[in-house]
Amino acid sequence: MDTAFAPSMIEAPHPRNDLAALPELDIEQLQRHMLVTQRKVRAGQYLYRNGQPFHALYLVHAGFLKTCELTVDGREQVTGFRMRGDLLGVESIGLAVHTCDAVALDDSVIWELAYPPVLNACLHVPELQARLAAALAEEIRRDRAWMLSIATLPAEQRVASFLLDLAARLARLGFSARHFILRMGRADIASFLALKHETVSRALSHLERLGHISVQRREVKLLDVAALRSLVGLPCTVQ
Amino acid sequence: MDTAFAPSMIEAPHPRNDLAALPELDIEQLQRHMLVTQRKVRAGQYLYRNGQPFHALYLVHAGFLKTCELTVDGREQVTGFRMRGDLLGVESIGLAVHTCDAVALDDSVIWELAYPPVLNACLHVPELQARLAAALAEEIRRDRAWMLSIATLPAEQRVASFLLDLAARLARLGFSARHFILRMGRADIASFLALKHETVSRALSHLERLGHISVQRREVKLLDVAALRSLVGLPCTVQ
DNA sequence: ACGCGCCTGTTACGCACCGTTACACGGCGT
DNA sequence: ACGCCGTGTAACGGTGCGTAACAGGCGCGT
Repeated sequence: MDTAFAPSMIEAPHPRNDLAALPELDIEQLQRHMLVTQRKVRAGQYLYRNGQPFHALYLVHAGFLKTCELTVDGREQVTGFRMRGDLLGVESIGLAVHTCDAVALDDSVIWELAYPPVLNACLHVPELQARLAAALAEEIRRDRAWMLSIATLPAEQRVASFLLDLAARLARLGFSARHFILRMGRADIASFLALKHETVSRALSHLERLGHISVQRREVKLLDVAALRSLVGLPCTVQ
Repeated sequence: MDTAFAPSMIEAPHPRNDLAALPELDIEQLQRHMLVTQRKVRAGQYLYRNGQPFHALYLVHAGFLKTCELTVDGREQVTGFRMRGDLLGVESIGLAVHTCDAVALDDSVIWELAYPPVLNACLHVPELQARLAAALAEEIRRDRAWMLSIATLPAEQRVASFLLDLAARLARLGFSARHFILRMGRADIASFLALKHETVSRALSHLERLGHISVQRREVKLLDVAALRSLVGLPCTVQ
């Protein structure tokens, strides 16, 4: 309870300078033009919830979160996992309230970008304006790629694809792509991949039996990236 | 071949004034600030293709199109159907080339919004800037809603959900929501819903046998909207 | 520290849904 | 007329779901 607030992502293999790793939006630049405040969210807590007033965008500085859609009849769907450099809340631009949940899966540090000032500031700063539009477009492309995988790949290949995607994103942040800790449970992976958690378990076990990966609860090692890539229909270039 | 270029969507039951129906972006306002040209695309032709240079956004004025993702290993996925008022090409903002295909399913009339001038113009026109960001966010929400349906609903309910969504969009444009013509084949519906075309056929037949709809090739009548809505877990309010 | 209980993850097994294959029908263009 | 494409129907089989039982961590308590 009184433990220091220390996002475990930072303890991963190969950390780098924080700001240098922010891929899209530069905090220092943002601070010059709009209100930016830091916010800490503990594992399991909500950053925002469906229906809450929408008044800020969020840039993940450290930690790990998931975003979930939910329906009136109780169906739930994990739509993505967010890590350092990812922008949250963009799906609610143009609305008064949030339309999904954002839940921290790990203690997280978030930059809160006051909104609507964000867009107003962007009006006068072409650089920021372009970055925001690009971030939104990137989000769309990410979703579209997900659709393609979900709709065209069988269960095991979706899991392989998920691991490769996660590895690539971690690598971009300076972490090891071959050896990492899953921050989410099997149920969250299953929801994200439109499967059931048992199916995810089976797929992981099978990939391990094939010698492509090594899994021990949430610890994952990618042993044969080329094999995984060819499995999901990507060129076998070594990452 | 020499038939007049007449988008058949305009011939549907209850047309309205064109500009009044454009939900997001107003052509007259756009013309004041950037280069806008009209473009016609015949059924079956591409508006743009994956890999082509990206230099414009497209606003559908009349007709009907689909957008498809595709992979190096030949998988294809319909990611959406676009009609009047929908903005195309936004997924490529920030890139030099298009990342998906846009194919006309019906003779279509498109406003071509020269890009990058679009964003530059938006910089000086808060109204346009807000509209573009809102259009991108709307696109994300649309994709997320699709993810939720695909991942949580069985085949028949996906088909019902698809029909209801299509009906709602047509209604917003002033067309009949109860009686319309599908502009796409079963295979395109199947791809969009992550099913096979036989399954779509079965689902449509079954919904007809239940008395909820009436189907004759591409002609669809929604006979019991309340039943369809309750089927997919939505409140039964009559549309 | 130790054990207890709960939660997460793993595996097995039967079954249902949906994909696969095959074929028939009808419209349309050549 | 012919062939082709899009569509509908049916039988069959496989992938992945549902239930269940079990194993192993982890937090919690004493």
